Amino acid sequence: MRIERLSAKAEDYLETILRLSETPRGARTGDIAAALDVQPSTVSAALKSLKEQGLAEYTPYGAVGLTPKGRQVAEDIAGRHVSLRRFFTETLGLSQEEAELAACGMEHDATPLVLDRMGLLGDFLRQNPALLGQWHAARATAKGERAPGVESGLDELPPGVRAVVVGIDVDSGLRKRLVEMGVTPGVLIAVERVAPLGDPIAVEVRGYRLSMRKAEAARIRVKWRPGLI
Amino acid sequence: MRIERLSAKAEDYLETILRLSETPRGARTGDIAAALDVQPSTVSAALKSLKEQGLAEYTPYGAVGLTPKGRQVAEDIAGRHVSLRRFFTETLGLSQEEAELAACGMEHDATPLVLDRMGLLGDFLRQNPALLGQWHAARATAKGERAPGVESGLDELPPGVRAVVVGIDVDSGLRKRLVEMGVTPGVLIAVERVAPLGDPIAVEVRGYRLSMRKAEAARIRVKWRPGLI
DNA sequence: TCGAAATGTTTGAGGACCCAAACAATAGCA
DNA sequence: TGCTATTGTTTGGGTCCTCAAACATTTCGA
Ligand SMILES: [Mn+2]
Ligand SMILES: [Mn+2]
Ligand SMILES: [Mn+2]
Ligand SMILES: [Mn+2]
Repeated sequence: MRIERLSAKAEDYLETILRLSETPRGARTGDIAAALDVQPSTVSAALKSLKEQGLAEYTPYGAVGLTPKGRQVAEDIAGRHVSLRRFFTETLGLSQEEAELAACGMEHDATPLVLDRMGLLGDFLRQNPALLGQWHAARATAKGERAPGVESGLDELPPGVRAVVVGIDVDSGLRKRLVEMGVTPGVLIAVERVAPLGDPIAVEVRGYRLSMRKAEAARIRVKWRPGLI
Repeated sequence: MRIERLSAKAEDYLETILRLSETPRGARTGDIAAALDVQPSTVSAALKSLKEQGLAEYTPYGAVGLTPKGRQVAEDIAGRHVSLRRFFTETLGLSQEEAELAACGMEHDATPLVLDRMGLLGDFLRQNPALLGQWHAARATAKGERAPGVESGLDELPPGVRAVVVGIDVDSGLRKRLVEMGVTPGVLIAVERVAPLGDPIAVEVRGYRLSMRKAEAARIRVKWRPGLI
């Protein structure tokens, strides 16, 4: 039984409830409405429907939660969402915003095998840093977006690709702080990973790992070094 | 104007009408219904709606066609569909059936940039046959699907990956015909491309190009040769 | 040519979403 | 402890998509 697939909308409601119910505020009708860009009255109706299907439990005016069955579906969708977003950002080199949008739309139709292979392809490329750099350089030049070796902000450097620091576009205390952390012109630098919302960014310099805001990373000019370790 | 995006269903109707209207039969209500797995009455309603939106033109009981505007949308969707399917089959190595299904579901939410980068990534891998072979070997072994160098049917060999013919599983006239075409044990063989429906398959042997049915290709046992030209 | 068979449309109805407006409950403040 | 602002629900109404059944048209064989 339960061969019936849930609608994309129902899946989005469950995914949102799961995410919000993990916050101290819990999942409130108004917050769900804001997250999904619908009116609170629409959420009320959706909650009633999810409750009837045995996916959500809540008492009117009270807290919203998921049943074990609902949680299972929600976690599956959330997993698809992050798999796709990771592929779009880390492998395809898209922005967090674009990746987020496309992932939340495509997550409902991506089959397990598709997600699996995307993950494997990302692993395959990352496993060889030189290769990863070649790929990102190739795709960056393909559409005239950015010539290889040309400068960009550190915030635009894809995770795993190495670059050389060219300069720091700021003359405030930030510059001093960065220099103290070893971010000086000529040094090799790489982005390790970017938080889901694009902030903060984990950076590696001189064997050290440091965390910085996206806005700060944007002030660090770098030159891509595809092919380097 | 027309910032309004069409619904996924409307896009599917347009895509189907475009495809069918290119056949000698033309786009008939019943054929559209069969293609989209809905009742003819549902198609009638959909056609009326598309007509009101200036996307389709038809006279009751007559032929269905697309307006220039409708054709534009339909061609866009059809393009997304083939881009995704191509990525799923040629780059991710999925079956035609799986790719078709996932592509037609995800095409409605894939952004232009996502499609673009997927295409570039496929080009990047194909441009270096050794690399393509490494990737397909890696993903084939990753899930214990198939060990590298182990035999499979030619029908399961991803396009662009080279292999060596090990034997032919048949003792009919087919064997003779294949041998005449140069398909003998020990020879290098590769799949050039697979038709959208999985049949026929274009194969390259000894510098010649030949076409065979998927069922025939399945009888040819090959051993993958990742890394070869 | 002239029915039947095949094909297509209309009608009536229901489910899934969505909203605005009216209504109800809760939370927070005096 | 009230009283009000905030939050949540209900109600009534739409759109989109779907189907079954009744009806209309076209096609095709006798
Ligand atoms: Mn979603
Ligand atoms: Mn999502
Ligand atoms: Mn589709
Ligand atoms: Mn499609």
